[in-house]
Amino acid sequence: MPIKADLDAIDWKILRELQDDGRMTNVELSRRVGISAPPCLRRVKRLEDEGIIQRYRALLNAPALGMDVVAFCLVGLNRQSEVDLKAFADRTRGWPIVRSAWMVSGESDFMLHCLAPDLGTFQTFVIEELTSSPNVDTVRTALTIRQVKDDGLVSI
Amino acid sequence: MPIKADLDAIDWKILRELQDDGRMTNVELSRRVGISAPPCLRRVKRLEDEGIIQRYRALLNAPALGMDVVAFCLVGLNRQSEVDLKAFADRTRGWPIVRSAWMVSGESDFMLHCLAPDLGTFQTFVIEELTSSPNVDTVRTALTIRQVKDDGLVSI
DNA sequence: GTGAATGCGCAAGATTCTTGCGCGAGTCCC
DNA sequence: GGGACTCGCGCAAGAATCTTGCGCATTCAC
Repeated sequence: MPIKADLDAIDWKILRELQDDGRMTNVELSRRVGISAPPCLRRVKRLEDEGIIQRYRALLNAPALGMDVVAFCLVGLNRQSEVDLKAFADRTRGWPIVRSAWMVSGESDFMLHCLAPDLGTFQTFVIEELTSSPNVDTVRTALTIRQVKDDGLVSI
Repeated sequence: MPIKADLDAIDWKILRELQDDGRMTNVELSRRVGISAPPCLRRVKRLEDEGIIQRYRALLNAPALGMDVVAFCLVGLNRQSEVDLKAFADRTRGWPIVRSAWMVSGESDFMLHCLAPDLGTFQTFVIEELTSSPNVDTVRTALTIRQVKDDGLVSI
C-alpha cells in the first residue's frame, strides 16, 4: 500500500477528468489540464504505477442488458472469527449475482451489492443460497428503486 | 431507456474486456475478441451509442489519496411522498462525502455510499448533516473493514 | 554562484484511430 | 432455384495519437 501521495493541482485535474471519462485520449486530457501531451502521459503513467489509478472500467447499463434488479443485502453471521469471515468472503466470490461485497462493522458483517435479471431470480438466490448458507444468521435486503447519485469514489 | 439489446458472443466479449480494462486500445481489444480492428471499433461505438456502455471511469485508490473511511448509511425518512423523496435525493447530491446513493425499498428509504478522510469527519457528517437533516428519521451506518469482491456491474 | 534535480515542451518515429470501399455469407421474395 | 438485398467482415490509406529521447528553464541546496 503506497504512502499518501503528494499530488499537485494538475494531478488532481487528471484524476477528476479520468474519473469522468476514463477513455479520453491523452491529447484531449493534456488540453484540459493545461500542459502538453508528453508530460501529461508521464503523469498518468506515474499515477498508474503508484497505484493511485487502480484500473479503468466500462460502466454498463444493467437494465438494457436484461438485469432489472439491483439490491443490497446486509448479512449477519453467527460466528465472526477470522476463519468464519474469510469463509463467507470466499463464498461471495462464487456467487455471480453478488457483484461487489464488503466486510463491515456494525449490526451486520457483510454488505453485498447484488444484480439479478428479475425479482424471482434474486429471491431464489436469497432464500436458497444466501439464507441457507452455513453460519448465516440474518439477511436484510434493500431493493433499489433508482440510483440518485453516482460520482467516482474519490472527489475532486 | 433502450429495448433489451441483442448481442452476440463477440459483443459480450467486448463488454467483458472493457469492464476489465476500459482503456485498452482498440487494436488489443480486437485481437482479444478475434476480429479485426475496424469492425471491433464499430461494435464499441454502437454499444456506446445505444447506451449499453454508459461511460468509462478510472477507479482510484482511496486510501492512497487520504480517504481512509468507506461506509454505508441506511437512511429512513419520516414521510415518503414523492416530494420528500426527491428533496432528500437532491440533498445527497450536495454532500461530497456521499459518493453514490440509491433510493431503496425495505426497512430504509435511501442507501448512501460514503467516503471520508477519517472517522471524525465521517461522524461529524452523520451527526451534524445527515441525522439533523429535515425529515430524516433513522440512520444506520456500516463502516467497511475491507472490500472482498469488486466485479463490474454486469457479469460476463 | 554552481551543481543536481525536477519537470516542461519540441520533435520524430511507431502505433493506433478512423473512414471508405469491396467482398462474401445469409435471407427473403419472387 | 435465382436474383436482389442486407449485413458485417477485412483491407487500405490518411489522420490522429502515442511514445521516446533530448534540450532547456526553474528550483533548491550547498
